[in-house]
Amino acid sequence: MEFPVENTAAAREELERELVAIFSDLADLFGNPPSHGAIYGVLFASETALSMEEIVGRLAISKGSASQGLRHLEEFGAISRTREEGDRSHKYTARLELKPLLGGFLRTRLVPRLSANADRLSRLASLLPALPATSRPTAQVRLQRITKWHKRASTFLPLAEKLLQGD
Amino acid sequence: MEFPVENTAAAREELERELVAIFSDLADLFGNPPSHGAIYGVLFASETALSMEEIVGRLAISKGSASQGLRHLEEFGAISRTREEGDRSHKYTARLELKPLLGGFLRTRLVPRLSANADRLSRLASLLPALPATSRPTAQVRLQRITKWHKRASTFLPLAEKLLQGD
DNA sequence: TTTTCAGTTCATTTTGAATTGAATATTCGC
DNA sequence: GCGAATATTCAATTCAAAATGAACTGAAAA
Repeated sequence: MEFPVENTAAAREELERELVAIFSDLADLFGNPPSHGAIYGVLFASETALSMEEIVGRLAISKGSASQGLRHLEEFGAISRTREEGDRSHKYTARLELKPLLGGFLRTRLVPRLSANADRLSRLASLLPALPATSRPTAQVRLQRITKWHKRASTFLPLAEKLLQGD
Repeated sequence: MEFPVENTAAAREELERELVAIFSDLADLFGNPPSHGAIYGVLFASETALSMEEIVGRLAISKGSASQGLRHLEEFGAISRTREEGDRSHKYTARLELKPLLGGFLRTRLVPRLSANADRLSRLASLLPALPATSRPTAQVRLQRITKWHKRASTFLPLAEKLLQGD
């Protein structure tokens, strides 16, 4: 027993809408523009590769946003771009594996910040001798503490990548 | 052999300035207002408990921001508020342990989103039978895939908390 | 070559989060 | 109670990030 056409069409739309919402939300959570998540969501929901035009249509975003978002997602390794022999437009598909998404996030967001902070911390450590003897111990203890956090985060990252990887 | 006063004063200021920068940056990275990180940074840098007034002075932020930031940080468990016997103003100190910070972040940012997404996913799963037979398998596979990611993230969270905990 | 279509760029606009600060509330000593 | 000091609230403002869209580039078709 099949469902009427309206229902299946409605179901497809809702699937797309919700996936777009989920990925917009995730993008936002990780500090990316929600529209980029939305684009990934549409591609994730689609059974076929989509052109930029189709994406623009389904999401009601501008060509500019779509272009930038697609580029970003591709750099990230979250989607792939293909062009059929003798065809003007590119087609885009979502890479379904978690690894490129996660790896892209770690590489572009977390790692740069962590290393920037590592630099700052080592500069601060070199400042310690210049502090008055009374406050030096406290400062030293606190710096050690952040440094420890920092080290843990650094050792934690590859572990996280490993744990979340596969598929 | 001691350093001249200017140097030690300058060193203290730089210590504070850099710690403020580091924590602002971290707050921002995790989707919190940078000013909240800045407040934590000042407290982290200070050897003594500070009043709101002092914090406002050192950061050149408004009373309103300070009040909100302090409340947020306290809810988070990142700082503690004390009041000496017979004293109008509260004093604030940074909790130096990583655990409350991390736990607060997980609890307030990650967990709510994850469970919101869990709801959406289960709603979507119930939509599957309404899809046309041809697209059902694809949709099913994809939903399973996000669900799997989601489960992994959920099992990963407590593990992360455990790994980063202690001090 | 010229035209047409896909995609990019980037100056401008929009949007929403963060911040402000005046009004309000609370809490203390007197 | 009153007045003074401290803290909170929230409507208005500010500001930065995101989105837009017109102008542009390049590449394929005619």
